[in-house]
Amino acid sequence: MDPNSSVLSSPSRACSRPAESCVGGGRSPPPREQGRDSSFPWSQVPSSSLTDPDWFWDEHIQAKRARVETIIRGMCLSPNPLVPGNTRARDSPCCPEKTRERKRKQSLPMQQNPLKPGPAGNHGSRKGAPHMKEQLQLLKQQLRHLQEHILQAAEPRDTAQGPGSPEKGWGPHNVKQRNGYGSRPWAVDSDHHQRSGGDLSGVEKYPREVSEVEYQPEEPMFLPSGTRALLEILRKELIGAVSQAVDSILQKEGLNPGHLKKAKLMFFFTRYPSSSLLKAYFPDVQFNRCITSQMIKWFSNFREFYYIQMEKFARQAISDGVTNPKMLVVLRDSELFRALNMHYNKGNDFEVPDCFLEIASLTLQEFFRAVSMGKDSDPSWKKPIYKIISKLDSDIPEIFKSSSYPQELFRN
DNA sequence: AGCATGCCTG
DNA sequence: CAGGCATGCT
Repeated sequence: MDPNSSVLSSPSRACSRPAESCVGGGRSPPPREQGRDSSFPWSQVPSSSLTDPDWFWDEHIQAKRARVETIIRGMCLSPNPLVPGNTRARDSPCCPEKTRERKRKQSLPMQQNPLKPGPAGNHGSRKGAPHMKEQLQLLKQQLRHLQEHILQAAEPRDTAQGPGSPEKGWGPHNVKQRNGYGSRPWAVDSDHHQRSGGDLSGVEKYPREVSEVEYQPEEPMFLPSGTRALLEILRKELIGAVSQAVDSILQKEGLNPGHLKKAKLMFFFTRYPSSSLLKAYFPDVQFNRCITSQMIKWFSNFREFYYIQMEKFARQAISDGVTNPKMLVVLRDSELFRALNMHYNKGNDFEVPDCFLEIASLTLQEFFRAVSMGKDSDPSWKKPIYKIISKLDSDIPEIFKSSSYPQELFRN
């Protein structure tokens, strides 16, 4: 086993991808001599990623959904659309994502000013929060209409409808009264509708689950098949409307998983993006201090993972007996690459640019050299490396400026 | 005081 | 990945 002859590289022509994708502000890395072949035989470090990007999706959606649910619930329970319960959605100009129960101290005092445009003449004119309000109003109206329709269908004769109007009649309280333990054939269904509108947790984007799991119960329906069909249709429409509205609301608002995905891919080109660069590449994002900070934070997290991997593999190489840093080159089939690709390009639906492999190789070598020389005894021994790497950002392909980039990526 | 960085935690 | 906090510059 000759560790020093175990790598291969073609650095000098690394940035040969899309026209100007890898050049840019940073100068190209110093050329290195050609090696043999094969990847690092020493890189057998378990690449089990410590982070699972999937959880983020759920967490993210869950939080937002919970918030919307609260809003919807408030609408259903109160005749007044502007009940206090709704304020939450409107009053959170900044970082509303923290809908989790465990509210922390909220160090940043940016909760007060809605959004004072940053110093730079950024973003165009987009409206964020206002849309949410409109969406909710619309949603409420749709719900009311559908509810009325369903009511009519459910009780063709019982036009009396009791003391209240159909609108009020659909309050949870009234519904419960009417259900009366299956005293009426449509009781079950009625209750179902009520819950659909009032509790999105079971509806949201998965109406199928609802119909399968909740709609089966002992269904002593003696209604004419036509009526039943109509009820079913209306029910689905209602669910669909709610789902749509919720989606449109969730769309809105701040950074979504799509943005995160895009940011990760951008990391292949830039490790230290400036806020202005981010603004240029995320035209569909309404930047404010919070959003900007969040995105900056993302890249900070990306770097953290990146450098941790680099250090880990550099040490691994050292312990494996590698002596010449030039032998350390990150190739597409190396363990290190797999780890990085898994983190930034999970679905592997993006072709990692060669320039990234260049930077990665260089970073790996720097870590190797520093550790080899015992520099790591210095608490801030990584700083010099960071400085070097920070100057090697490449230009990001223009396509990334498309606000819909992440989406169209999945197609191609 | 106010905002940016970086580390390190959960 | 987001929170929290210590820190450093303005």
